[in-house]
Amino acid sequence: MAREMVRQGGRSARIQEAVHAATQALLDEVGRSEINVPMIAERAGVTPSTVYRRWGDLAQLLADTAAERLRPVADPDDTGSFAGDLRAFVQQYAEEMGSPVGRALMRDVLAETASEHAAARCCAYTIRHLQTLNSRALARGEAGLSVDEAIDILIAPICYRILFANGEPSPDYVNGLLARFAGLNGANPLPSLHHQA
Amino acid sequence: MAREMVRQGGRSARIQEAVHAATQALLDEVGRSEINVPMIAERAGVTPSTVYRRWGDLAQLLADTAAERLRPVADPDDTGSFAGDLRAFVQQYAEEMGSPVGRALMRDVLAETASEHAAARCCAYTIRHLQTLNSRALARGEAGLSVDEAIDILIAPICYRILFANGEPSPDYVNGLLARFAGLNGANPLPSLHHQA
DNA sequence: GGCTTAATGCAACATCTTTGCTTTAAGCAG
DNA sequence: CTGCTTAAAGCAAAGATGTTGCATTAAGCC
Repeated sequence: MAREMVRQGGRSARIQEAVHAATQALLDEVGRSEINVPMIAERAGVTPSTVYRRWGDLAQLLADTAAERLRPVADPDDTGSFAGDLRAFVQQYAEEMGSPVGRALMRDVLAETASEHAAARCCAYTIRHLQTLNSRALARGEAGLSVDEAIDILIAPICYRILFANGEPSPDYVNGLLARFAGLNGANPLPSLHHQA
Repeated sequence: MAREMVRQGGRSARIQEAVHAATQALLDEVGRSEINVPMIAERAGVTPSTVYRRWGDLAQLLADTAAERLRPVADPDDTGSFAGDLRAFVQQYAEEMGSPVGRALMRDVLAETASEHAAARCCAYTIRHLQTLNSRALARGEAGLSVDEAIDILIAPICYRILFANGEPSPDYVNGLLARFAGLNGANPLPSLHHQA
């Protein structure tokens, strides 16, 4: 059986991967609301008790899987200019997160009541991307951005609309946010905000 | 038994109220993670099947109860000036929502996967308050605000920090948001954004 | 007062969750 | 390479939760 160990790390890692894969497959096939732990366990070829012991309950497994799925596979596109990079990234973010699938993932991530690691992971992905855009801009000799400001002005409103108003943000709306962000950085710079006490 | 009918509307309304009360009481007493439907049903003096039939599952009952609890009991404080009103309202919002209790309520509201009415209700409460501040400002001859802009610049970042960074926004942070909002409205007004396509 | 209808109670059943114990497999020392 | 140690998984029974058909109750309406 050693051949099947595509990934080093032993049985434990294999099972984690199998359970993640089974969860994602079932999410696609039967839909979020029809899923339960025994179903996932059977699909993954493990006993339910294993899932319960490692993840606690369905909510945490879904949060873990959703966070995994939201992990970016690549750096944001390089369009040649900071303005272009930022626009492309934010538009894509709004599209992905605003789609029904993205919304469901976001909700699953936020539903984890126990540790809240999943939400922090997703936030970290966004921060990393914004930092990449910033480094790229600086390397080009452009002005760059404040990550905190970008989150407040661009990312947070998008997420709020998706979660509370429950709709996909329109491209016009996102363009408006980008215009506001550009206006702030161009004409009326403020000192960076501290978001932790 | 008619004396106990504090509220007209029949048995159905009585039971809804009893279940809501039982849920809130148990949330306070034993904590969010220890609660389940049979426990709430017993406390409310109904059978579990009634709860399942009316609310579907625990998540929806918690979302409904949380939205109910987040319903404001009064209009925002009148401090005499628009700037004061807005500051007081936003600071209080950040405090209430950022507290452990507020965070839990917010998560419960967002966890509802079925109808998403609860999140929309909460959003509507905020909008109504902002509209009240606006009317008040206009009545005083002050400039007032755009509700959409206030949500994007003030409310959304606060919610994002609470949900994803998982911490209570500091007063300094909120002051920074207010300064940004004032700067936008004073020096560099933008056309109101459309948030629905 | 009697009828109609929607909602609840009851109880049996199905399913999910937990837990003690056994078994497996990975890591490590000799 | 073999045997020991330990963490994790399997198994199975017990416990709790979720579901459903049918009887009963209560509210609204002639």
